[in-house]
Amino acid sequence: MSELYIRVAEDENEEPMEIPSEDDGTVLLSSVAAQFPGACGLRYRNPESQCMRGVRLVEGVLHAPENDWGNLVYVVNYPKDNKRKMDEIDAASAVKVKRGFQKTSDLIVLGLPWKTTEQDLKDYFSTFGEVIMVQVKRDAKTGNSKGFGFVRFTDYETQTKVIAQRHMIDGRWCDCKLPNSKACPDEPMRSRKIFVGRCTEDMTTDDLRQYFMQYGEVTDVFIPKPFRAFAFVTFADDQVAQALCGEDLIIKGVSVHISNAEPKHNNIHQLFPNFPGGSASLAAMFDRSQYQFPSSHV
DNA sequence: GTTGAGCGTT
Repeated sequence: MSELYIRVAEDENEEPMEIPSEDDGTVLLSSVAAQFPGACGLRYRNPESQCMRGVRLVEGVLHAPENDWGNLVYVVNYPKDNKRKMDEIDAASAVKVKRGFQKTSDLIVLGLPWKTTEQDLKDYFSTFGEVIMVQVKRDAKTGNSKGFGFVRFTDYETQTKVIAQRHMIDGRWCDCKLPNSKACPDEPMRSRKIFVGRCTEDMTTDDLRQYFMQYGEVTDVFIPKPFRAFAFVTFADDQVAQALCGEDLIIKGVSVHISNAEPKHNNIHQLFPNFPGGSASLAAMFDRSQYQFPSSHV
């Protein structure tokens, strides 16, 4: 068989690219992957059955169906994760890389000695890294310290290090934490949290944790009670959560749908306009809760 | 002039 090219495209409707075959008429997967990074195989639409068919792949070598590639357009297969998902992961990493850092925030310093001044704080915390701001909170009338303050660093790494340990300041052990005003899980948690729709009542938090562990570290599983046929799973890594969005997964034989968990404070009343007991009780119920809904429900 | 596991006058 002489020099031959087969036509390969990412999608049936996209413009194909010609990929060279080998002397024996086969096509190397590596040739395909050279043009379509991440490709793991080819498929094509069988003209007779109109069904998609896989191209035989043996040890990196793609074999022509019926020993003839013909004039068909072959479509690239990507591993399990489809192409779109890989793009999303790449995009997510790119954003992270591009950002290159995480924003710092004020840290509350708890347990300060009454005598500790802002200068003391600045001197102490500067040993960890560049300090942007320090405050000691004082009673407005007396000027006495309230025993706590705030500090902000330039670098997120410094902040992480400072939070991780206790601090001996002027003879007392002090803690640095994210203040409550910043610790609300809205923004940072959103992208790590998925909404698991179509749950059945026999799915326990353990079931979900066990199942989702295969994708990455699970930091939280929340199943509303009473049973409402959905759950939330939070991963340590937001990329894992994002990669699962849009998927239909089989858990305990049931197809569940994964979507983004939306932040709280959404339009509950649009979801349940005629909730028994009136909208006030509904609002109270949800305001106390951790419930979050995907945008597709709103 | 006191206190101690706390959350920020602007």
